[in-house]
Amino acid sequence: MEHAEKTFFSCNKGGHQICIAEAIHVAEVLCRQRKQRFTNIRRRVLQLVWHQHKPIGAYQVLEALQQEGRAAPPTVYRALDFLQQMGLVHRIASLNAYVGCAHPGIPHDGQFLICESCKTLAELDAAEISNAIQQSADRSGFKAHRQTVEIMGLCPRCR
Amino acid sequence: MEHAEKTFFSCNKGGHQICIAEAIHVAEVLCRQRKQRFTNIRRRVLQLVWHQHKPIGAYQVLEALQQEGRAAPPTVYRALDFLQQMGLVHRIASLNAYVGCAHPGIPHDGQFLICESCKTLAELDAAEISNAIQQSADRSGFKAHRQTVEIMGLCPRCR
DNA sequence: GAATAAAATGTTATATTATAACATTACTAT
DNA sequence: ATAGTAATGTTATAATATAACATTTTATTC
Repeated sequence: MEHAEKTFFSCNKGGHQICIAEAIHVAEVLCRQRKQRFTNIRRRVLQLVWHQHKPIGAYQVLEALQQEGRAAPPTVYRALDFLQQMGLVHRIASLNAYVGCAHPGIPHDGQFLICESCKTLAELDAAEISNAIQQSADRSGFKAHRQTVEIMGLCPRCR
Repeated sequence: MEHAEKTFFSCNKGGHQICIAEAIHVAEVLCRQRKQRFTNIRRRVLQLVWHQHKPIGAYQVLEALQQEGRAAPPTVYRALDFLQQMGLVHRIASLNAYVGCAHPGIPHDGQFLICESCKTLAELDAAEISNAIQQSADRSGFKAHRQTVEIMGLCPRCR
């Protein structure tokens, strides 16, 4: 949970297709539990987001959808909004882009390590960081609800 | 440095005009030291950014400039880019907006407490947070260069 | 299983944020 | 004074995101 090596280095169980398949499976289970509809568009967008371990822009998703038929921006943004609300994708504010959530189902903000060279992203959920933030905020009398933590640098492969 | 109450509560030395005046003065000194030109446009944009302790959008700055004469987007973005490079303003990624830097001259990323109610922003520069981030990144074999930390919640006045 | 309500998607237009490219002006330094 | 550099002006357009309303699909109730 605290380490991101496996995310940077390889898809653990033998191939990236498995990442996608797992993400879809988890999404199906979660949506069923919550009585939300995991429609074709939502499934397809989630697959596209998981296509790489890199953030993908909404208009890149749109382009991919347009290869397969008609599509317009609202379609993509609606699907992305839904997936975000379900905790299945994160939006990366500093990139205006989206990435599959590494720990779906558990509501959390996440912290992101983003490689400036290969653009690969790894999600952390480090209590160390969120505690430091909570404590600093508290000390200022600020009630923290949500945190954006995006860390740019070089991943283990590129450094 | 670690506490943000004063930023949330009041402009310490008797009035917000002083915040602006101080920011301009520091900017002048810094630019002179670094042999950079602190032109009228740059000065005016910095004043506008400091007009409130709230992030301001580039197009809000533009509107203000247009009250005073002709102006187009590149003018604003160039000035904001310059001010960022000089460490005089920060860009808040999650808001697409800009805010005056509380500790100009010292290169730093800063951490931002943003009130969801009154939109006021306070800058922290908490070693506690940046250390936690550095350590977590290190543990993942990631070489951190830059960090975006934006914390949404309620400020002391609004909570 | 038809009627209705609710949710999702389609469609068109437009808002918002940001940059590219090239012309002009202003400042700096010999 | 003059060349060189930096800054700004200007026009157009790229990139990201949403509003508003029509249509279709799904779920629910009778």
